[in-house]
Order: sequence, then C-alpha cells, then structure tokens
Amino acid sequence: MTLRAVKPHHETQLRILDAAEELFMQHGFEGTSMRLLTARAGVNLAAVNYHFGSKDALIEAVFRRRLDPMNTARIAEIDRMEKEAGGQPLEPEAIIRAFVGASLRMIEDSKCGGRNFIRLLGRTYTDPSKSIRALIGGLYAPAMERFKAAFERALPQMPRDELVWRMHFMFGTLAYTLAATDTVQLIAGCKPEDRYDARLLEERLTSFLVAGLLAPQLGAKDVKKAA
Amino acid sequence: MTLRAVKPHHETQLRILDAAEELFMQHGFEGTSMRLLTARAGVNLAAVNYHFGSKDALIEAVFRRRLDPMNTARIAEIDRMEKEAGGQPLEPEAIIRAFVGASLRMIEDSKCGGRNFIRLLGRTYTDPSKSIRALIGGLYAPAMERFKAAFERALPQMPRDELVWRMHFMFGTLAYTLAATDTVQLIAGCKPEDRYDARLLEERLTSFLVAGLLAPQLGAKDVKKAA
DNA sequence: GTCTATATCATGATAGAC
DNA sequence: GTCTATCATGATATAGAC
Repeated sequence: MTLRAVKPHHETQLRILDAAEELFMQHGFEGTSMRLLTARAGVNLAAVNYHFGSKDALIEAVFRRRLDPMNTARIAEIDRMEKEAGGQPLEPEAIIRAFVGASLRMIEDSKCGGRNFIRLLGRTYTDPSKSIRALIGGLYAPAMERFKAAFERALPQMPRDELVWRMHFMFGTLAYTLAATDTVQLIAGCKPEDRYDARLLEERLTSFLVAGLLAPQLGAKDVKKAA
Repeated sequence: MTLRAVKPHHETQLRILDAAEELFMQHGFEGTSMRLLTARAGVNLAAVNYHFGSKDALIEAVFRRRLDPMNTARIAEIDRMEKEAGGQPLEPEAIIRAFVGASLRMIEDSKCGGRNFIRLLGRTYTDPSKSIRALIGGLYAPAMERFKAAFERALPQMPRDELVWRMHFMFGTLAYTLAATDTVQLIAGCKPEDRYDARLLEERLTSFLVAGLLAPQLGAKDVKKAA
C-alpha cells in the first residue's frame, strides 16, 4: 500500500486513456470492447471501472483531457490578440488561424498524444449518439461563443444568420479534414507525405476558409451567371 | 406459397431497408441491433438474415440502394452539361451545383426516402470502420473521377495537388453539413426552419464552396497581412 | 417465406481474494 | 490497487415447425 505509493498514482489511468484514444479512433466507441482496451493498455480488465466508473465516463475523460486545454488555449489566444490590437477588430484570417492552428498543432505535438486524438475528434463531431454530441457540444461551447464574438467584431456588416452558417461550414471543413487525415481518401492522387504536414495543411485550409467566410452573399451569384 | 405470390416479393426487404436507414442514422451501425431493427420494420427477427444474408450485407444494401442512382445521376448531369456547352469548359459554380444539388435534392424528395439517408451518409464518411469507408469510397469513385475531370477542364491553371485538396475540403464541408442537419449545432443561434430549406442551403453552400475553390493560392496571404 | 425457439458467443460490470 | 472468476444481458445467426 504505502510501498508503491511513490508514484504509482496516475500511471494506469494514463495507459488507459492513451489506449482508449487509439482504439476509439480505430474502431469507434461501441466497436471497442473493454477487453480489447485493457489488453492494449496492459492493465487489468477491472481497471477501467475502478478508475473511471464506467465506459461512458471513460469516453468523457478521453475528451476532457485534450479538449479543455485546447479550447482554453484558443480563448486565451483570441483574448491576447484582441488585447494586442488595442480595440481594433481582428483580421478574419487571424481568427481563423487561431482556431485551425490549435487543432493542427496538436497533430504535430507528439508529446500531446496528438494525431490519434485529433482524428478521433473529427470523427466524433458526427457521431450518431446524442450523449456524445452533447458532450462535445458542451466542451466546445465557450470557445465557439468567443470566436463568434470575434467574428462579429471583424465582420460587422455580415448578417448574424450568415455568419453562423459560415462558421458552421468552416467548422465542418476542419472536422472532416481532421477525420480524413491518414485514411482512405475519396479523391485519389494526393501525395501521402503532404497529409502529415501540418504547416502545409494550415496554409491550404486557411486560404480555403478565409475565401469561404468572405464569399459574396446570396444574390451575388448572378454576376457570374451572365457568362 | 402460390397464394401470396401476387406481390409479396420486395415488401419485407423494403421495410427493412427503410428501418435500417432510420436506425443506422440514429444509433450507428453497431448501436443498432437486429432486434430493434426488425421490430421497427414490423418484420421477423430472422428476416434480415434470410433476405440479405447478414447485417454487413444489409449495410451495403442500404448504401447501394441510394448511392448508385445518385452518383449515376451526377455523372449523367455533368455529361449533359458538357455536351450542352459544346466543348467549352464548365463554370466551376455549375459543377459544384451539380454535385451539391444531387445530395440536397434528396433531402426534399420524400419519395426517395431522402433526409434519413443523406444524414446517414454524412455521418458515414468519417466512420471508423475500414470496411465501411472502403464501401463508400468504392461507390463514390466513378463520380469523383468524373467531377475531377470536369474541374480540371474548368481550372486548367490550377495545380493538380491544389485541386485535389480543394475538392477534399469541399467534400468535407458538404459531408459535415449533411450530417449536422437537424442535430444539435455547435454554434447556437441558427433558425431551425432554415436547416430544412434545401434551396437556401444550396445557395449558402454553393457560395461558400465556389469562393473556397477559387481562393488565392499559397503565398497570396501576404497581401492581406500588410494591414 | 415467415416465424419461434434457441445455440453460441461477447459484452459491461462487479464481488471478493489478495 | 490489482487480479480472477463470474453474473446478467445483449448480440448475431440458425435450425426447424408451419
């Protein structure tokens, strides 16, 4: 009891979280059994229930471990940028980079357990389970509100509806891109090494998203139609 | 035997397919049991295995029923448009509308079983299961190649890499948007009735995607940075 | 073709020795 | 805190009466 108490504390929990991150990504939540999970983690079958209480609680812990710090960092970055700008609204591109960058940086940061979680996250946005989506939605809510406020200041002329839709589209592009990293692509012909290059991906994504956010609004399409 | 043979043939299969579409969307594949499915369809528990062979084969049948006609229609539409244009490359916007429209039209076409399937489809693009993604990828491949060819003709100056990435982004935006229709949104504040309006959604999506597709390429960001 | 009943197996969770 | 053994439940799939 007191003998192993030097630093045995979080060891098992960490192994479980890491294994869960990888297996949930590969096989989904329902497709990952506790037996497979604990075997992969090298811990006993009963350890999950002892340390987390249930499989559902483990799922929540997996997301909280990464999402809370990530979204806290996002909010802090926006706060910092606005402070630096001294009251001036931010460039839309800067806001987008702050949002996209937080995800992409995790892909490269191996210390952070990165890519597994990011891909898991991308998949989970469209998970069929209501409780899962509620969990993710709740964890994201503060950051989304903060970004929405920043966009509203940056684009005061854009109707609120339009902005919400475009944030939705931007979020979707990011989510799908993260989920599809490293998996079979519907479009063949992409150089595999590029998929892992977070820097390149950030540039490509940002360029795409900035253009989408600033796209001409409904009705402006007639200009192009007249060809 | 011969008595009920007037038109008993596909009735059970159709009921199963319809129920599967709805339940797979709500609870995912692994989350949908045969018991729940057959109960919802009003057929016997053994009917799925009799008519489809296995649960996996049923999943495949669910997707084939809708995707094959949808992608055939997409290809036919591009063919028709190119023929009408008489050798001239198509407008990027027209190509995008052809792609997006095929999905959105299904949402409104109640005869086609529409919305359930489209939402299921959006979710399945990021499904963790390899076999599922291989199935979807295979069913989409011909249409994707056809659209890629049309884009290449429309945008001859765009590098192949760049085009592939942007098609990937466009596809992701569409996939996520379809999956998120009618579900809890990460961004609050959207008028619920708008989510169902396929016409409005097509305009918003097209505007966003056209801008993204035609966005300035890598390097052009410096222009805006100089503020 | 449809149904009941059941075989076979895997799951999440827990009790209790250590 | 960790382990073994086990429970209760649910899964897919099938055999065989009708």
